[in-house]
Amino acid sequence: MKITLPDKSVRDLPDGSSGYDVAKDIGPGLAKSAVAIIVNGEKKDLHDIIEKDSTASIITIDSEDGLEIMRHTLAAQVLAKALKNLYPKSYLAIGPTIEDGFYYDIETSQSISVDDLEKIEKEMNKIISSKSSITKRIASKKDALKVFKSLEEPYKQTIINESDQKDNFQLYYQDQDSFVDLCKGPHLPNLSFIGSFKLTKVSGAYWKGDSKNTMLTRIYGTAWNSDKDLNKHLNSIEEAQKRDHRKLGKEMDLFHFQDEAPGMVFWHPDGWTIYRQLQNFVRQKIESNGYVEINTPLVIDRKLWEASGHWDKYRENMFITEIDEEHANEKRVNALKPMNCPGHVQIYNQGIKSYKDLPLRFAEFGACHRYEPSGTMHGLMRVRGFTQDDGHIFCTEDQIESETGLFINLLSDIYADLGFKDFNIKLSTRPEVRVGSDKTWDKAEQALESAIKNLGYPYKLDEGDGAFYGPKLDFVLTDAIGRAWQCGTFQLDFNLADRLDAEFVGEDGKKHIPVMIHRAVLGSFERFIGILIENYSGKLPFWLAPKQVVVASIVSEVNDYVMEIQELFKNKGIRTEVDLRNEKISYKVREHSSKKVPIILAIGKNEKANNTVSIRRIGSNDSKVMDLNKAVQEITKENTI
RNA sequence: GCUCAUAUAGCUCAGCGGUAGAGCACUUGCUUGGUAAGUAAGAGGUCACCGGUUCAAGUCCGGUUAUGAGCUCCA
Repeated sequence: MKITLPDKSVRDLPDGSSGYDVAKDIGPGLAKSAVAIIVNGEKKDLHDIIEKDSTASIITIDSEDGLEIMRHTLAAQVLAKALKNLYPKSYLAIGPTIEDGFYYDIETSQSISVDDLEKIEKEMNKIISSKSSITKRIASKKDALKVFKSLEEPYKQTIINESDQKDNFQLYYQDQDSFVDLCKGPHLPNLSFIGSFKLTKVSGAYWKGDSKNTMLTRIYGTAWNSDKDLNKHLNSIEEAQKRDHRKLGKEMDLFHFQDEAPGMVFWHPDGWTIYRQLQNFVRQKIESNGYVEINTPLVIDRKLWEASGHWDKYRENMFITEIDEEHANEKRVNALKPMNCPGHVQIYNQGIKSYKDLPLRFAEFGACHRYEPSGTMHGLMRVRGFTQDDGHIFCTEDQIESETGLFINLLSDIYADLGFKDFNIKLSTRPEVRVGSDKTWDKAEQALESAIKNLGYPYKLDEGDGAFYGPKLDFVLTDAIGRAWQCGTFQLDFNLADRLDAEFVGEDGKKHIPVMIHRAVLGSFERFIGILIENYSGKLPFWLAPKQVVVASIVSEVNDYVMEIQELFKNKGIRTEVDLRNEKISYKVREHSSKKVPIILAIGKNEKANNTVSIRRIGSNDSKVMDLNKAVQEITKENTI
């Protein structure tokens, strides 16, 4: 039998050889660290017999694939067994690997909490210390069903029953033990390959991810080849928690939430300063990109929402208001706008539009309210009241491609200025709940896809994820610690203009329906500010920082000089505060540093005598003495985007 | 919306049947101190809300609301 290795070398082995034999043939070191094998592109257990001439490569424990297999074995063989040992009356569901770790879902009548994790870890370590070999046997459907029937594992039986494979069910065993798991494999050849792990959390999860099904208990863990790697991972989680915008928002006194208005932000002075800076920045960008800013009502009669289709397709997300009958002559049902589009069409509809008016680009910092389910809210990232940097472009079909290009330019320009260099594009097509005919959707999807294709941007297709009125492009940016955030959106709509009677007079003198493009760059200010805070760990770029400079006195006799300095900076438009309190300079430095003020000027007798300032920047532990006027000049220069 | 957990002083948290605690912050003294916490004293709480058990409830039980972690949504 001939085995071709990745380096194209060919080895001749006796028929009936396994992956382990191949590894041993290459070298004893490899045989020692081998955990599985890839045969003709398929991952197999190390001791599976290779049936014919094949290409193969050995998976070692220290490779990516090896780590993945180790996590898988840890979940399916160790965690599952530990759970069955501790909770014999539970039923096993599934236990896959995920990024950095694994989880196992079980159904249990006893509730399992984080306090139980230590106990489970102990049981897992006991199982691992046996260093048992893992063996498998191939069973027919009937045979496999029999095994899991006798073990009283209903979920495993369901998996087997719903499987379209006939007989190739793999049952994994550990030495003489009675534990069996159904698994597609591969697994480690034995438990001595298990590295360092930690169970991290417990939560509920639906069987097969469907909220109509039973809620199972899901136990999460993370696993690595060494203690060092495990600790590195645990540290990076801690680091991410340190930049949680909810924590920083409190520490920096930017905003708060309270029970009476769940999902609605109370912006404090410093938080609102960031908001206004960001808004002015976007305003300037869109104005120079041919948009005109408008503003439309928050509360609008249901009739308009019926006409737009929102009442039908979006009602469960809408806040409805009703006038108190006793005080009103007529009863009217209104909705708080969840989107700005119908309002924009109303402004478009005032007066007759010509093809010469197109493309017409309306922009609005539109405050929207959506009734999000209670479990989905998350700080500033997912709220019920938010303001979009919204815009609607009314144009002809011929203009779609150029508008797509202009928008992507605007978006990448804004992202770059805010410190985000990378973004990905996703093309989403018709969802199940939608308005408009399939023919219209065909046209819209084709138009958007050909626009993005012709412009040459790479994109990924996401079928069925479009808005109810049209297909869209979504823009996903990557932050400083590699997380992805979907922010910008560009949605092509061939329906709404028609529904709300928007028209224009074409060159032919006849009436036509314009194409409407819904678009946003940041998405919402609330969410985007949350992203900015986390991206920068609260240390915002100078132009965005709510307090830019704090001038702190070291002794009270320099107070007049401190006030003078503040005046100079304020005159240059720098947001500057003084700290004249009777406290030590180290106390003041600590306090303003923890509030992430970019620049602290410490002022003592020397500075006053020489007309200088001592500059300390956030993130740096030294200070630099500089001539006052030069400092004003230099820092003013930094106050640009 | 679902599962589990949590809710005590402005903040972070301890207390878990028997007159409400700590650190920081706050106020007032003293201290004018050179780059991440000077010092002493004082003030501050219907223990989320509603109901139940008990001689007695932050403490045990039920419900409501909110928050957190997931799930499901959303985009």
